[in-house]
Amino acid sequence: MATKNQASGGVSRQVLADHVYEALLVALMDGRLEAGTPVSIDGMARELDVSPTPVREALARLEATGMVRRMALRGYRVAPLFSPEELADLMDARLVIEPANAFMACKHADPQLTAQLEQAIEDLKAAPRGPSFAEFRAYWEADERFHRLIAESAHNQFLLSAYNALGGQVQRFRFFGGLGVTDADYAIAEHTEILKAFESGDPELAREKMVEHIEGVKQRSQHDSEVRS
Amino acid sequence: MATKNQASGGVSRQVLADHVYEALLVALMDGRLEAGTPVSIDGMARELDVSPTPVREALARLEATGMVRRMALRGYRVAPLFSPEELADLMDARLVIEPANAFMACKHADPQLTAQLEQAIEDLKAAPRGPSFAEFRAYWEADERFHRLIAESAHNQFLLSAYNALGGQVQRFRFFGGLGVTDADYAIAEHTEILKAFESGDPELAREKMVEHIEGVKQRSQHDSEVRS
DNA sequence: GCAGCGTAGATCCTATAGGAAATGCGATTT
DNA sequence: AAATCGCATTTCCTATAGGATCTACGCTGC
Repeated sequence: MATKNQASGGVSRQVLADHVYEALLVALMDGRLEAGTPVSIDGMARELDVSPTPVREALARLEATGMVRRMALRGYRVAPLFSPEELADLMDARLVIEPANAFMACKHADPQLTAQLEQAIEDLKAAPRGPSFAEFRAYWEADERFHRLIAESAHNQFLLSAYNALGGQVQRFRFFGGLGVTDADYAIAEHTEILKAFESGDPELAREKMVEHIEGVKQRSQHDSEVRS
Repeated sequence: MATKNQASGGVSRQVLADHVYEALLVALMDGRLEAGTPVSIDGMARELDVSPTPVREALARLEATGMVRRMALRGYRVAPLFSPEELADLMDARLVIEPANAFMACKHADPQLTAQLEQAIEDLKAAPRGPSFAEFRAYWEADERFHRLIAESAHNQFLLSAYNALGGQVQRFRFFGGLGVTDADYAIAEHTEILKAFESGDPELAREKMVEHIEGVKQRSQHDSEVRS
């Protein structure tokens, strides 16, 4: 058969558990798996037409991201949505990590990085902002890309791990669901300020602008929480 | 062989994957699993006298901690030991997260917390400091407990996740292997300074003392790296 | 002697089977 | 009527089997 095994090189054969992991992630972000609902191993295996073994492995990995919770002998369930207080805590944690990322990344800034950051801002401007999943997915992707670029450019694998551990990007994505993007104009302006700091090569300014940005996000998310409730 | 398990009590019904996880963790910290060596799923299953399924699940969880790395279709292998540069990066990341933890935890400080911190320092003083695993395990446990208490007392689940994501405690433990504890006196003094800041209820001072402590750890670990090589 | 090939073994990955516990539901009892 | 008990179904968990791929090693041929 040789269906698609490394014919083009680099595309190593995929493991079923990876597919299951991706499918679960999309289902979570899409809202098909609502917060609190149990995720049956056998049931998910039937639904995806695979055996329970890969599902079990995918869920074990997902648990580390905080998207699902596991209770021994009682299975997995989708983690509950954040309360406004937890959302504030998330922003406080981002306020600890991301300004440090910006400071360090700015010290390594080069034209390629600033170009990529600028591209992310442009994509942010161009993205639609509707309330449905398909609409704000592009917006979310550009926003996430901006912050991740900075986190990766700090060149510190541990800070990157810490950034990933927040899982804030995905959770925030879930939060958007049914609400849509409400702070695009502010976010674009603040991202641009951060980019300018990078272009001027001023790490302290980059840190400062990142603080201002996340504090803005925190305030606006609190406001959105009130609107939602 | 089907009759050897759960002969004890039967009250503590645990999942096999949890036992496998613990066994792997101990083996890693103990040095029985050296850096770089492959961890065969089937082989580990034979060694622990279980089926490969729980081993697979335990390894999927371990992968998230960074202790093992996975390559699709090629199995798991023990993550390499840190280079001095990576160790410095780890300390830089701790310098970002742990002072913030100390600041926030100090704002919630109560007599119970300070008592527990003091106990951790006392245990640190009492622990043996030899080069073998069994000897410095108690030292490591008391040190880890001190920092974890502060991380948990910050009352921010995301900062706690970030702290856990560093995996620094376990990795540092591995680093001690064959070297022993060399900086106990400094660490005890610095921990005491942090405790005093907590007792005086001065969050800014707590942050400052934590910075001094981790900078001290960073410098001394760099020195140890040179000795080791 | 050295390169190429083929077989055997090991390993990973997935599927299937079956035991044990938990959940749901209906009948019985107080 | 409410609570409790028992049974059936679901679900989790572990073991086992088998296919596919990679590695090791010996053999043949030049």
